[in-house]
Amino acid sequence: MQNRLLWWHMPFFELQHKDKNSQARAGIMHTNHGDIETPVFMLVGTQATVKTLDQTDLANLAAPIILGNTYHLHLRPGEDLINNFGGLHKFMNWPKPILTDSGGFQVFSLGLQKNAELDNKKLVSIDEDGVTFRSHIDGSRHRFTAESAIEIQHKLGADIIMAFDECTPDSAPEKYVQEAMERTHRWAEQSLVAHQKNTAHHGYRQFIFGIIQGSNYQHLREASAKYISGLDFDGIAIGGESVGYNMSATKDILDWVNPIIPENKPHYTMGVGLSPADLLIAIEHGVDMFDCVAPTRLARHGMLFVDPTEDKKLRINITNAKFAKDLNPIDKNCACSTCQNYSRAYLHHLFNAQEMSAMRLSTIHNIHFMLDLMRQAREAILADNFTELLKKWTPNVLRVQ
RNA sequence: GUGAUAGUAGUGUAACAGUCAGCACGCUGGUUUGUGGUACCAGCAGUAGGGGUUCAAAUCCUCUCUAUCACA
Repeated sequence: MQNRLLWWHMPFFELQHKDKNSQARAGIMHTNHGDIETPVFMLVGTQATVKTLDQTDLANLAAPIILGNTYHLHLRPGEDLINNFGGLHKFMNWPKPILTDSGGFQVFSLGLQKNAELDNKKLVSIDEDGVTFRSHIDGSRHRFTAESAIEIQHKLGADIIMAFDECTPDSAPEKYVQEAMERTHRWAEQSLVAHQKNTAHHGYRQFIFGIIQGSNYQHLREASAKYISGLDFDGIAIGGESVGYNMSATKDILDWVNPIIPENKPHYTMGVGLSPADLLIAIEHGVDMFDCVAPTRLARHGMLFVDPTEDKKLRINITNAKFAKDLNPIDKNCACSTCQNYSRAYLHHLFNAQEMSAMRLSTIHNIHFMLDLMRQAREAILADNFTELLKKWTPNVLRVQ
């Protein structure tokens, strides 16, 4: 109990160091389920699991925090069931911090789907109060509002929850982007009001982040940064289709919003991390937290990250014929259990034979790779030589493959 | 040895004598962003061989080869 009281009065985020040659930062977040050192790459575990891995694997990888998804968990198995288990941590037997996404992104991603019509009705419709959508599982109708998205996240019990937002596609005209942004701002306030009714549903404090939108329009991004920063959020996220998808645009967006976001709150780019280099670029522009499905999804399809210093490649496709007889580990310098125990030829064979362990061993490697890179980045920031690390990963000639 | 049946990418199959011989697996690459747990995109590869009939043959005729079955 004393511990809990201690947590209560400790600041959520402490900025520990700023790199002298860039905007890179090192910090720490305190939650009831443990501390999270930043910069941090957060593993995506949409459906209460990091695909192909279990809690033993995650513990061995020293994963600091994982994500869950409000949309998916609401549809299946439902927040009430998880609530009855005492929350997501107990349900999935994960003792460390969890962040849940609010479901706002699904409004965007479902809306983009080609088969956006089901029974001649749109899969998603947005109004001022919320979003009505159809389940991708069984077509049943559901509705999220800012208040319900927060209530669901209270029941799920993540340490960090996200305000409900609308992520507009880059193709949306400026007028619509502005309307959606203003809607997101209203939903941000409503999310906060709903959250403040019950900030510790399971007996420990849940922190809440607001999300900046505004697509690729500088004045909208600045307005959104100002608005969201003015609210009583514990952290600030930067959302949008371009963020992560287009790193050049992402850099611009970060440079617009960075001077506006308070320094003493964690900065979170949602969806960044297709490539290890993208994480470093985001860090360079002042970001503390990221999440991305890419490292795990790429792993499941045989795309494995490698140290770029040797052959200027950031990843290899282990299913390529040239690896059939390659007895080297995926990456000579990698300390992950996959690289310590298995060869490229073996991984190649497992993929070729469509064995499930191919996915698991590859996922372990890619996750270790990302987490290790973040540990290196943190050390570099603390030593004021982050730009050296950045150079190694982002020389001009570096190609994705 | 005699007879019957059958030979279409590496494998399994589709195509009335009439589009550029289709499909699946396979193989070779590529893609992946607040998840797609086997996905998506592109490419490779074939009428057993030789003659003949026909405006036109995978398709009809004939020989050779091969396979399977039946009979000595």
